[in-house]
Formats: sequence, structure tokens, C-alpha cells
Amino acid sequence: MPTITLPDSSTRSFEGTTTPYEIAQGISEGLAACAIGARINGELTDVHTTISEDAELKIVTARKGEKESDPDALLLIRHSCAHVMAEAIQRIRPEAKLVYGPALDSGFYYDIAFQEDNPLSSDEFEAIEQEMKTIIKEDRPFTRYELSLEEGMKKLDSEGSKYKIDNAQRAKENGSTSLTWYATGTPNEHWEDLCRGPHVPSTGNIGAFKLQTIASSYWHGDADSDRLTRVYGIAFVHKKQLKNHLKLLEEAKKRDHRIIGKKLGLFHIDEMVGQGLLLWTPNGAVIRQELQNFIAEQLRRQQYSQVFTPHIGKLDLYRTSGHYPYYQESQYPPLIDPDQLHTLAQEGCSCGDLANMMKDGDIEGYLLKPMNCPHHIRIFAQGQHSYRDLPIRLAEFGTVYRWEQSGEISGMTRVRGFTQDDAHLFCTEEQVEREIIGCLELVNIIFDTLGMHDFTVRVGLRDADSDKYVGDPANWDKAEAACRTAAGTLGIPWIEEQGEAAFYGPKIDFIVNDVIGRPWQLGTIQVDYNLPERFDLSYVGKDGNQHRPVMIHRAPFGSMERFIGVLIEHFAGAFPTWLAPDQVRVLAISEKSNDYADKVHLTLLDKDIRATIDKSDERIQAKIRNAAEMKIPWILVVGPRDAQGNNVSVRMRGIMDDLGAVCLDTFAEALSQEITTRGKSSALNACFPDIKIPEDA
RNA sequence: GCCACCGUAGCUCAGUGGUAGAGCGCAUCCUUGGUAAGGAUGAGGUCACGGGUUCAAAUCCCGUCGGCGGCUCCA
Repeated sequence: MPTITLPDSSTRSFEGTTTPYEIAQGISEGLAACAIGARINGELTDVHTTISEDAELKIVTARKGEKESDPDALLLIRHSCAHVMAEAIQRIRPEAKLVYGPALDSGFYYDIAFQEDNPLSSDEFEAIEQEMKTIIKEDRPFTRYELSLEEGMKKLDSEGSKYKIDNAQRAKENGSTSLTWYATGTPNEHWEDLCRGPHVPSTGNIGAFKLQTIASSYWHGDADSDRLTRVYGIAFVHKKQLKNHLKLLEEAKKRDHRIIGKKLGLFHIDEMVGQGLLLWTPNGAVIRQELQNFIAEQLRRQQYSQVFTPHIGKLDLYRTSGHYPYYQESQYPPLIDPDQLHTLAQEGCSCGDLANMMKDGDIEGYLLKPMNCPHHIRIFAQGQHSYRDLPIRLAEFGTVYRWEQSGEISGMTRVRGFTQDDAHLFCTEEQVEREIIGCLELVNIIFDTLGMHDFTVRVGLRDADSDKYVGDPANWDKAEAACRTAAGTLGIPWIEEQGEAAFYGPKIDFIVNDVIGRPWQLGTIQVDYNLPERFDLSYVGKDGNQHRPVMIHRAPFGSMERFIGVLIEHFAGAFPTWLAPDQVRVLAISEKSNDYADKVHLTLLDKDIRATIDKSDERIQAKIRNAAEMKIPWILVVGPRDAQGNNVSVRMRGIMDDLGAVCLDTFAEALSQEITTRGKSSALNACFPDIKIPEDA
């Protein structure tokens, strides 16, 4: 006699067994009508799943008309929609072999194997969607049935799909004692799929859907295995939600840093220069310079020492550090003395021989640096260090080059040459925790100043089962403990992840999502016991003996390229005044006011404000629009009226109306304040105390 | 690196085997206008690059480079 506890803590008891559907019916017919699934003791299930023991139950409902649906409802609908899509595709393409079709937070996909000479094209989406609509309209029930492992395997063997047989094998390895199928309708009569479920009660529960894109994937994610076609789609409870979602995607697209970057002239990637090699155009360079100034200021406060190091170094440096040859495949090929190459060629040296000689150190060459640490280490290694000198903090905006896979390169977020806001701290073991906390403080100041609050903190630990990690396990334990303690001081939630450590030590990463939901690792703090060892670094301790320092690698932005790419999306191109390439645009009403406009312009420039002037013979309406399109935070309209009172008429980005006139000097001073305080002081408040910034500005 | 799609004017894009198109931007002229696009005229393209098929290729085929969406990677 199971007792069911509902989310409101009320309980109900039943004779024999029951189902979520029956319980919903018992509460109200309305609830039963929109129940599409359940969570029984936290596990997502069908609405008709049998309950025979005491359980906590939540009914998952899909009500038409609600703005947002229960995430569980969307999971159910999307997974079921993946089935409907698979059925539709197999009707149109009977040769298609199904592999795996899960629901995602952002939709669903189905991996399908097509014949190599006849791939699926997105031109067929319309036909597939039509077929899906028919299936949904037929409102056929999702019917679950179960076979024993033996019977199930027999059935799959007779059907002969190696992918489904493989899925079943995996279920078996994971401890399943039976296999389940879901038929859309009646088993043996209608289409069915090996599937663990759960599903909505019937195809009619899928209110709205759309096929989105076609991509490729590998079977088991293995590049050497079969290539599959992945069809992505999205589904919702009702049409309005779908429409909203598509609109949101449109909006997100407009925030894409690649589009905004082009429009605002922030950066350019040139075919002729090379894939993944970013050219910072003047407007983008301003943003980068401002950020670098900002961070350099913070570093001075934290007593860092600025250094500069070259872009290349001898191969031997990287043999010692271990970067070469272990990460050879992600480096640009080494540079070798042309005379030496010539001689080797004459001696009949093959490319393979050459690679081996470079690896073994038989010939020397230079490498474009993949990391800054070896150079910084060699700076530390100059001369002796007392424990009294530690910690030594060496900082550099260091540009590094990595041979990223061509298919991975994208916009500013994944490039082959990038500048890290890098620093290496050399300290004693006792100082590690305090230094990590210092790094975290820095990250906090940066994220806070920029208003970036939506990030994840991940403490990356070693995976006990893996042998890829170097160094003494006792050191690892200490370093991991230091990372945990330091992360605990952050005051925000953080997660631990096994196997996410660098090979030389644990780390703390900061992860931010871009507009299309892709996560990007930005800042990172890494504890390293390995490189000091490899380079035989030492300091003289209190006891007069040589000791090994610990190194901390840290880059709060990660790379200027990736960080600014994400920042462009964060601000949708509307940078706060202190970062905006053009801070003020002065617009003369007509030629008659050009002289006064010049005066306004010069007054601003004198205050170190980045101001431009528009003296074109457009009408004021057009000038305003042009300045607004470039997301310039402040527009000053000046005409004879303003000239007379030594005023400027002010417009602020995000506010549709003219704010009114204010004295030129008052405005220039207030804006200068806002800029030097990086937004802590507000020019709007200073000049127009009665005006409030709208929420969505 | 792999798979699919794509590459036409500075930008966004139309053009599917028969003389290269639009809007925006740009230039010149008119307009001197008080708060989100004033008007006219004009310039601008070896249709990414290389090869092939064809009487004829932006268009069809192959290769290269680049972009995009995934997969796989990311010290």
C-alpha cells in the first residue's frame, strides 16, 4: 500500500499499485489532462509508470498558454519530438539508420547514419516537418514495452542495426536487466525505437517544433569511427513559446561579437594574414588598451613587476619546460636556421629525420612561444633569491601562438595568436593560499567593474585514475587544498571537477557563456609544482638551505581576444563610457554652428575624452541616427541656442529623448569623472539628477 | 583534422548555363535643417583563387584558400 508524498507535503495512500496519471486524476481532471510525465523520487518518468512503493511524486504538466514551461515538460516534449522526427525521416528515407536521439536544454537532436552517397540535406526539412505534423496530428500514444535482455537482443539482432545493438550492449554494461521500446502507437504495427524513455503520453502533446540545423558527429564521439548526421530541432508546449524562442535566437545573433565587431570596426581577420590571426582595428584597440591600463593599475596595487619578453625562444627552452615535444601538434612548426636546413637537405635528411633531430636536441631551432612561463622562469632564475624576496610576481601582456585545429577557429574566441594578461608568481609553499586569494580578488574586481556576474567558478582537480599528471601526490594534495580554501573565500558558489586540472597542477577557472550558449573559459589560476622542478628553481630559506619555490600561473582575463569577444556580447557593443572607442560625438545643427562645435570638441579632447565631431551636411536627425548606430554613449547636439549659453544639448545612449541642455564645462567635468572612476561616478546623475536610466538601457 | 553548407560592390544580400543586380555606405552637387535615415547625380565587381566540362560558366565538375554550423581537440 504505497503512500505518495506530493510537493506540498500532502500524502495519499493507495491499495496495490498506482500511477502518476491516476494520482493526477484523483486531484483533478484538469491536472490529469495536462499531465505529461512525473518525477518519482526525483527520477523523470512516464505518466503511466507504475508506483508500487512509497514515493515522493511531482506531476509534470504542460499547460498551453503559460509563458514558461516546467523544464521537465520541455525535456519530455523534446525527447518525444526527437522520436517523431526520426519516424518522419525514416518514412522519407527508409535507409536511414538511427543511432541516438536525446533531448537537450536547448532542444534535441538525433544522430542518424545515412548512405555516404546520399546524405540528408536541409532542403528536406520542409518535407520532414510536414510528415512530423501528420504524426503529431494523429495523436498516437507513446507505448512502452519491455523485453528481457535476451529477447531484446534477439529482436535487435534480427533487425540488424549495429547502432541499436551497440546501444543495448551499453545499457547491459550499465546494469540494465531489460530493454525497453517506445512505439508511437501500437507495438508491431507502428514505428518504434529502442529507448529508455520517458516520453509524453502521446504525439499530440508536442505543441510546437522546428527543425533547426544539420551537422555532423562521430559515433561515440570518436573521430575514427562512423560519421553520423546530426539533425537539430527544438520543441515547445505551444506555438507562442516557439515564436518567442526564435525571436530570442534572432536577438542573440545580433549580439554576436563577429557581427558587432565588424559593424563597430573593432577587429578584422584577414584571409591574407592567416586563419585565426586577429587584427585589432583602431576602435577595438582602444578597448583593449583601456582594459590593459585597468588591469595594469590593479597589478601595481598588488605589487606585481612588469616584464617584457620576446615572441620566440630556443627549442631547448621548451624541451626543458616540456612543451616541446609533448604539445608539438598544437604549436607552429619551429624556425630553423636556413643554412642548417640547406646543409641537412644536401645530406639527404628527410622531414621525419628532421623532426626527430629537433625532438632529441640534435639540432636547435626557435619556437613561437606557446606560453609565457618559460621566459618568466628564466627571469626568475637570474641571480639568487632569498625567502625575503618572495613572492615575486612577474606580469606581462604576453602574446602566444598555438596551432589550433582549423575547424575550431572562430571569431575572437578561438584564435591562433593571442595575448594573455599573464603573470607568474614565485612563492613559498606557505604563501600559495594567500597568493591564490590575491588572484581571486583581482578577478572579482575585474568582473565587478565590468558588471559580469554570470560566470561559473570551477576548481579543476586531478583524476586519481589518470597517469597524465606529474609530480608528488603530496604536493598535489596541498595544492588542491589551497585551491579549495581560496575558492571558499570567493563568497560565490563554485564547483569541483575531477580530471580538469592541468598536467602540472590544480587550477581555478572562470567560465562565461557567450550569446549562443557556448561556454568559454576565460580567467584561470593554476598552481604549479612541476616547472620549478624542471627548471631547478630555488630560493634560500630562513634556514640557509636551498628550497624549491611554487609557481602560480594566472590570467584573470585569459586572453585579451577571447575576453573582449565575450565582452562585446556581454555589452552587445554598447560599452560603458570608459571603454567606448568613441565616448562622445559632437553634432553641429548646421554649418553655422561648426565653430562652436569645434570649441566643444576641443574642450572634451582637453579633458582626455575620446570625442569625435560630425560636421557633415546631413540633417541633425541623420547625424543622431548614425551616432546611435555606432553605439556612442553620449551625443552632444549644438546649435546657436547652445552656443549663446555655452551649453550642450545632451543625449545618452539607451534614452530615446534629448535630456536637455547643460553647461559645457559642467558636462565635460562630470564625464571626465565618470571615465576616470570607470563608471563609479555617473555623469548622468551629476548633470541631470532627475533623470533615471531605464532598466533596459 | 573530419562532415555538411556557403563565398557576387566597402557592408547586407538577390541572381541556377546566354551582356552583372538591389538597399545601405562612398563621391559630387542641391539643401543650412533643433533631436533616430532630406533630395539629385555618379563612381564602384576578372562573381574567393586555380584547373576542367561547354559554342558559351558567377551558375556544372575537381582542387586550394577562407567563412559558418557541428564533431573531435584546447598546456
